[in-house]
Amino acid sequence: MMEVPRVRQEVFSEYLCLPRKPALTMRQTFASVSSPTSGRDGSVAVTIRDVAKMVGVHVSTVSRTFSAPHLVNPETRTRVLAVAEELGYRPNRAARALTTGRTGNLGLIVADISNPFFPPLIKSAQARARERDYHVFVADTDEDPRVEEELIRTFAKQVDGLLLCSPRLSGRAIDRLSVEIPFVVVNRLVKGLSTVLMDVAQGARSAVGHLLGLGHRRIALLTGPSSSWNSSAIEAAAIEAASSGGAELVVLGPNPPTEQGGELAAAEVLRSGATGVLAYNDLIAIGLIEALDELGVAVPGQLSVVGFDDIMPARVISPKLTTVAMPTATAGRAAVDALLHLVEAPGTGTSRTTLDTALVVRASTAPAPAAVPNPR
Amino acid sequence: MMEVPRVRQEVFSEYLCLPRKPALTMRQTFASVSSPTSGRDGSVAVTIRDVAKMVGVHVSTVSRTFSAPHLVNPETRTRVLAVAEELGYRPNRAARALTTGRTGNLGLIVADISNPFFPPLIKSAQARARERDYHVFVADTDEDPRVEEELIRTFAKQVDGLLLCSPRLSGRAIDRLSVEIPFVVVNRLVKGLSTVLMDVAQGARSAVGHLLGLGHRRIALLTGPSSSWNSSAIEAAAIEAASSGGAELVVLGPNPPTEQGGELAAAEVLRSGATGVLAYNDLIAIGLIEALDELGVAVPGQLSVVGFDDIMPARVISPKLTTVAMPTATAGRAAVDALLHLVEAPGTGTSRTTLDTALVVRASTAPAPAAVPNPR
DNA sequence: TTGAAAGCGCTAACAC
DNA sequence: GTGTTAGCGCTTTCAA
Repeated sequence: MMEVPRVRQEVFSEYLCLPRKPALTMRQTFASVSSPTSGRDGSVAVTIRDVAKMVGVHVSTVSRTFSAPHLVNPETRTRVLAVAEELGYRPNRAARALTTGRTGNLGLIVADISNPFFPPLIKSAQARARERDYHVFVADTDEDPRVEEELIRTFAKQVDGLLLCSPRLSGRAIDRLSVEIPFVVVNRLVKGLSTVLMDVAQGARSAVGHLLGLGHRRIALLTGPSSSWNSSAIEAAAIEAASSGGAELVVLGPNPPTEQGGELAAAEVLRSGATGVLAYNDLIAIGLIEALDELGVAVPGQLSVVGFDDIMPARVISPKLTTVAMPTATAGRAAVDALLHLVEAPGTGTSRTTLDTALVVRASTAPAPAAVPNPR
Repeated sequence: MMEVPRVRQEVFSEYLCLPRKPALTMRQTFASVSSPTSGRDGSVAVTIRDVAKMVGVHVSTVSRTFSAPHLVNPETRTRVLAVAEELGYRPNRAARALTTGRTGNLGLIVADISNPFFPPLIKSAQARARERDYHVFVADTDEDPRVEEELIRTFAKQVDGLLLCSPRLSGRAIDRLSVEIPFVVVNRLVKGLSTVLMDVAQGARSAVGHLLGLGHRRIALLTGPSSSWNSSAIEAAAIEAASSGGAELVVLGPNPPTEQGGELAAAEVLRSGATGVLAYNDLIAIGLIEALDELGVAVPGQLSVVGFDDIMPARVISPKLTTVAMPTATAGRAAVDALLHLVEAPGTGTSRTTLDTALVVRASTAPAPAAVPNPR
């Protein structure tokens, strides 16, 4: 990321003179015992009380109009709604949360928003939640377990449930935190909790099978963070698939799940003498390909590379990356559904969802070369 | 995005038997007039009252320990803190918000999380906010102005301020909404509101200048959404720069700010007879390059392409993309600072920050060919 | 169907 | 320095 530090900043104090928040005109039918409360910014906050007064009903009637409309006379309801509309009344969710214990919000915590793997998941989760009248707040942990724990704690009181995507926390920590708020874990199996998994083991088997089919007999696996459950699952499946196919699997890692992680691993990959590489994710695969390019090693001529995720740059890089596609959008929806089940019908059991993955063969894999690539 | 629809789902009802939330052991020193309230999920919610009782002080003392520690006797404070720790007490932010009018949260609304342009901005905003003891909640509008407005409204009561990134709302709508909550607008100039801009006009001039220097005399501009302020700014600057350089600028658009937008525009670009193209963003530029590749048009041999943003895939695509780098991370920090100024010192004036952009020349631009590219 | 009243967890004057 | 008291805006019994 190129950053340009020069900054021009001007502060316009002339705006000091302008009343930024024009007062809202309000008519009140009844004697105004209390004037509408004024918010922190000087704007007028319309409360349930203002509406009640104006309509000439009790606050509880107004409340019901919004939280249990069927319990209120259609005519009254109409009047309340009209006045509410006119006044621009919107229920204060924080206040509602205080009494009901429900906020109508869900939290979504991801390891790294800038990993293109996550955005489709985030989008689909938000869309599904909106359909079910919830909002999703997203936060990023920077791959730091401590930030992750702090975020969970902060979210705990402000959302009804939490989606934990690719958590880096220990299983123990997750168990401990799970008593504070219901949550669904994505990309990690935690006993006793609802989970949404993508079948990376199957993906790893396909990928290794693909390389075996191309004649590769020595395959390097670039693992991800040691705290990544998916990484372990991939490793186990890849080892199994390689050995049952009569090939050697060299495990190299852990690596940061980033382009840089792939770049840094390039030398070791070459040293390993492998002719095929399976990377924990596309970012690593892409970094590796770039580094190999610099080193003058031909992909797939000398070395075949397979990634995981099928992020956009994987289709764009040259050679186009062979990779295991992950059903991220489906996972986002499934995770929201699982979470809302937990939230709306607590105690009725946890669920486990496993989504299939699929190998997408592109141009970064080819038959193994006769000789191993030049290690220098 | 490849989606795999097959799903295996199992519900584990045996967990029904397990007490998912072990009751927290609590000792209470005083007669327990009220037992600790039980949360929606059956877990024990520790409130300020429980702590007060256990320490043997009034709730307000406990409250002060957290919100104004200097006003409380160090010894008392220590005891309160110890008990709070022991009980696992954490202040309920929703309740605090109700009295103070402050939530400690900021909202960040972006047009499209899956556009790689945004994540660095989001990350830096979150980091800066965390430094200043705020949390950032992110939401995505799907480029839909109605969703944007709804999100602003929802956020309004739950955050202290809002960062609007690349809003698609009309200026009028923004003005109207700005009375409900303080906000800072990024990538758009709105009079009377605090803004953080990236100097895209300067970027456009550099880009056009670069193409002119390579001998291009007919340049196509692929604009973005018509509601994008940046797009208009780029257009104006590009037109000016081209005409003052004695070249023709063909404006083609509006285009969706996506890869597909670029793909769809390819035919028109070829028809325009331009030898150089400036795209509203890298996604469009990348889509265009891919489509041109399919059509057998050489980039940069027959057509030079320049993008905006410098997202990761721009460095990865072949040919590597010449593009205008945007200071997204700096913008995120600056926007948070501007917003917190508004939030913490309301009425002290709005600010405008303009950040410089920089042309990064890579391999997608070259001297103009002698003849125009074959239009068929 | 509606009103009255209590209270969610916390803060903020104001007393003491 | 600490206790008292009165709410913040809303929901939710319970009566009427």
